[in-house]
Amino acid sequence: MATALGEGSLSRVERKERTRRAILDTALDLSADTSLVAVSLRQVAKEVGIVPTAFYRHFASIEALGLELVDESFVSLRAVLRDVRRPDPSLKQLIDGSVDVLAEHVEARRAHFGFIARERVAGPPAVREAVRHQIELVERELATDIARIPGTEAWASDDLRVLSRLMVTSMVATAEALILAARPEMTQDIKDQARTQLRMVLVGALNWKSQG
Amino acid sequence: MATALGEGSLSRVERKERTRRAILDTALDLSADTSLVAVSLRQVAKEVGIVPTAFYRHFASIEALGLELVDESFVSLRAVLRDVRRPDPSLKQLIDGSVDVLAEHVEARRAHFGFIARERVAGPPAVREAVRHQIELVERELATDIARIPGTEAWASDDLRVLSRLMVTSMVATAEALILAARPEMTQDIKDQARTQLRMVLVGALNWKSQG
DNA sequence: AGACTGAGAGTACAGACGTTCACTGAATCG
DNA sequence: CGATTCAGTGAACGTCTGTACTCTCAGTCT
Repeated sequence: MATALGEGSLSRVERKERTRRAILDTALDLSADTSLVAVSLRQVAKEVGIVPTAFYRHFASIEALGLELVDESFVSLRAVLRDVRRPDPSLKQLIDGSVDVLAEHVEARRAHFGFIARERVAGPPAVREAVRHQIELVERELATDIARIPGTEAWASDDLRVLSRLMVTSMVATAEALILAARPEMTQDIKDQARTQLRMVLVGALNWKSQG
Repeated sequence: MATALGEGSLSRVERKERTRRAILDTALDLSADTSLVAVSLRQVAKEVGIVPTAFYRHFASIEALGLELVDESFVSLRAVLRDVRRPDPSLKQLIDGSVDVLAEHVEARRAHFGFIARERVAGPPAVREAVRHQIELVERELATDIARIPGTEAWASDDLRVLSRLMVTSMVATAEALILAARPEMTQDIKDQARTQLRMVLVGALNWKSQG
């Protein structure tokens, strides 16, 4: 069974997984310049250091690879929701915290957030579809999170959906701005603006019921 | 000078302009499937019905063509602001009106709004840059519009920018949703949601000063 | 130890790509 | 009317694309 492996050498499955990861990472990297639709199988193969045909041992097509990247990227996005909901749900400090959490995750998984923003509107059809579906799920997830916050129990579910949609939209927009930010000082500006934006939205939402 | 032209025939400049338009329209149409980066010069030429090399008589590259499309598209976007600001600036009916105006313009210039949404994040570098710059200008334009509304005179200019940015972001998101909407009944839903969203944001903004 | 499996190599092909160049012929100009 | 201009033609180029095949040979299983 397990032949003792030399320290530098890897088992067959490990080697395969290693190449697979390299392909995924390379494709993610190359797509950052424009979109996954502009990435060719041969480009990826060359960058990874394998022959073009070897690509097929791992993925049936660039599009299939893209669907995998969608899953990975949304793990990163959901992690934001998870970390936001971790601390006590006091609304005051939740705002500042949320923006920081988002910024940290964007910093750590820059490529994933960029991928979502791009491929949502300009990816291969199947990938675009997958991203949109995932975003809808995230919107729902956020809606149930909000519903758990004291003071929002009586909200209409439609209003809840509108609010969570608005928050996800501006969350993606903020992530996009953070990715684009060249210098660290800009990052601080964007975070401040995002905080103000989020406060405005929540002030609106809290005064919402009285509107009718 | 002007030789009498047969009814069906056109002058030389008219012919050239006609081809030029066909190229622009075709490129806009083809890019709708993914992004302008995935559109080739030869594809466009074939669709228009000219030989590939004739393309160069009109544009130096697909990228240059794209910059032209950016200008055209933002004429369509600015038209929304113009039509929104036309009626009296009473805040109540401004909300309902704005969403309708946006929906009408998106319906009429579907391709332009889609182009902006896509190429902003996934176009050729120069095109992306141009779109972003134009969006920033539109944000500023909207900010000065808002500043003219009674009751917002005392706002900090930073807050004004944050609000207008938020509004443009959700405006683009709404346009995107409207374009994607397959059936007309969905359009009504999206418009309702956009109205609620806009109201929420404005309720927030109006109660903003008291926050400090 | 011998058989088997499968990731990757290598070769090959047909088609699409951007770009070059010399050309044609109808509209325009003097 | 003769000279000029220029949008569109057509052939040719070198490069890149996805995909089909056969082959190799190290890691694995029995």
